[in-house]
Amino acid sequence: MRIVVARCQVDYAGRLTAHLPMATRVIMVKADGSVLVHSDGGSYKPLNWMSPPCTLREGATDDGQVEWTVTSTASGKGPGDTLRILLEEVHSDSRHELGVDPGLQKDGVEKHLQALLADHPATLADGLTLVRREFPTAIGPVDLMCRDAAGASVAVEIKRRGEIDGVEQLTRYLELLNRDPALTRLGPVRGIFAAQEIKPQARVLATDRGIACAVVDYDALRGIDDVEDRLF
Amino acid sequence: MRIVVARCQVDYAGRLTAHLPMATRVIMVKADGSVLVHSDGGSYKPLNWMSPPCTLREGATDDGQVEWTVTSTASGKGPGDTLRILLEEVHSDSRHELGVDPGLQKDGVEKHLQALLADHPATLADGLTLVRREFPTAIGPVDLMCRDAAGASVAVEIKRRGEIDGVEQLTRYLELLNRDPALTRLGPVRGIFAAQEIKPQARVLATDRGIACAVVDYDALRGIDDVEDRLF
DNA sequence: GACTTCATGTCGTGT
DNA sequence: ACACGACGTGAAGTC
Repeated sequence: MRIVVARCQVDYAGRLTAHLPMATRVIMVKADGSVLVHSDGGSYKPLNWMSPPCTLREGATDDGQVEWTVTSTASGKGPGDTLRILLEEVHSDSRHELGVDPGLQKDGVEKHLQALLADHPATLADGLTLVRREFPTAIGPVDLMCRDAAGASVAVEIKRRGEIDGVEQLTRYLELLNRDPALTRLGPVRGIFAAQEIKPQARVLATDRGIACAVVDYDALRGIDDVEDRLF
Repeated sequence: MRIVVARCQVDYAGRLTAHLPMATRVIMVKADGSVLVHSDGGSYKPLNWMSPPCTLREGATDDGQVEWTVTSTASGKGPGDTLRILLEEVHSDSRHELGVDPGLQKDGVEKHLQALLADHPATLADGLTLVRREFPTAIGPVDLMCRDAAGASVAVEIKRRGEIDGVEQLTRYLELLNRDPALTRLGPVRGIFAAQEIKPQARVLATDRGIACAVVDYDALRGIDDVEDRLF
C-alpha cells in the first residue's frame, strides 16, 4: 500500500468522463494496483478511482510535473478506462506492508431473516406452515413456499426493505405459479410480501394486486429462539 | 485528514454486525469525523467504515491497548451504529491539511443521454419527433414523450443500462398514459425502451409487452453535434 | 423530512 | 464468463 498526499488534478475517461480541479488530496495505491483519490470529506466513496486489474505508469509532462496514468486492464471494457493524475506538489509519499487480510464476517442480512421466518411462518399469517425454502420456478426461486390453514399455497417474498421492485418480483412469481394446476387445486396461490419496513408505494401496489403485506420485527423474531448455530 | 497504519481488529454493529480479525490495515479519519478502514486490496469500498455525522472517542482497554469507538450521530438511526477499533500496534500516524475540495465534474450520465436523444429522437425510430422531456404523469415523469410519423404518441424510457425494472417502469407509465383519451386519439401510446446496453431478460420482457428496444450508441450520438455548451 | 431514482454503483452467487 | 439480485447500498434531486 502506497499513500501519497499531494496537490493534484485528476481526469477520468471510461464509462463517463470526470474532472477534478487542482487541489490537495490523498491518493491510495493498493497492492493490486488499484488507485483511490480521496478528499477530506464526502463519504467512503473516493472522488475518483480505478478498479483492479490496472497498471500505473509514472511519467512527467513537458513542464516537469509528475503525471500518473492508470489504465484498466480489465477484459470486457472495450475502450480501456484511464485515470490521469497530475501531481503539482507532493506533501507525503509512503509505503506500508499490510499483508493479506483475513476478510470480513457478517451477520444480520436477508438470508437470516429468511431463516427466522422459515422457522416461524405463522408470524406472517395464522396457520401458515412451511413447504420449502427457495422454492424453484422457471424465473428463480421463491423465498418461502407455504400452505395456509386450508391447505392452499402461499408464496412469500422476503426483503429487508420492501420497495416497489420486490412487489413486481412477487407478482411475476405468482403469475407463473398460478399456471401450475398442482398448486392451484385448492384455490389460487396467494402472495405475502414480508419486510422489516415497507415503503408506501410498495404497499399500495401490493394491495392493488391482492398481495398481503407483513412487517417483520427482526429483533422480536430472533427473541423467539436462537438460530445462530444454523447461521454459521 | 488523519491516516493511521496499524495492526487492528474492527467490530461494527448497526444494521448488521460485522467483525474483522486482527491484521494490518489503513485507517483514514476525515475532517468530518468519518472513518474508513482499508485493506491492501479489494476495491474502493472500505472493509468497514462510519459515515458522518459521527464522533470518535479514543480510549484504552484494561490491558493497555488503544481502543477507538466511533458512534454515529445521525438522527434517524434508532440504535446508533457503532464501530469499535482495537489498535494492537501502530506503524504510522499522520495528519494532513487538505482544505476544501472544489468538487467533481461529470459528463456521460443518464441526464446527458436524455439530452442527446431529445435532440435526435429520430435515431430511436424513423419520423419520431419530440413533444416534451420529463413529461409529467401521476406516478412520475416520462423521460421523453414523442410523436411518430403518423402523429401517435410514443413514450420513451431511457436507461444507461437496460434491465428488467426499467421495463416495469415503462409498463406502468404506458398503462397510465393509455387511459388518457387525448393521447390515444390516434391509437394506443407505444413504448420505446432505450439504453446503451439492454440485458436479455429485459429485452424478452419488453418484447412480450409490445415495447420496442433501442440500443443507443452514446459516442455516435455525441458525434452528431456538440451539445457540451448545454451540458455545462 | 420523506421519497424516488441514479450509479464509473460494488459485491456475492449460481448457471 | 455472464446474469441476477442484495447492499450497512450511497448520493442527488424532487415534493
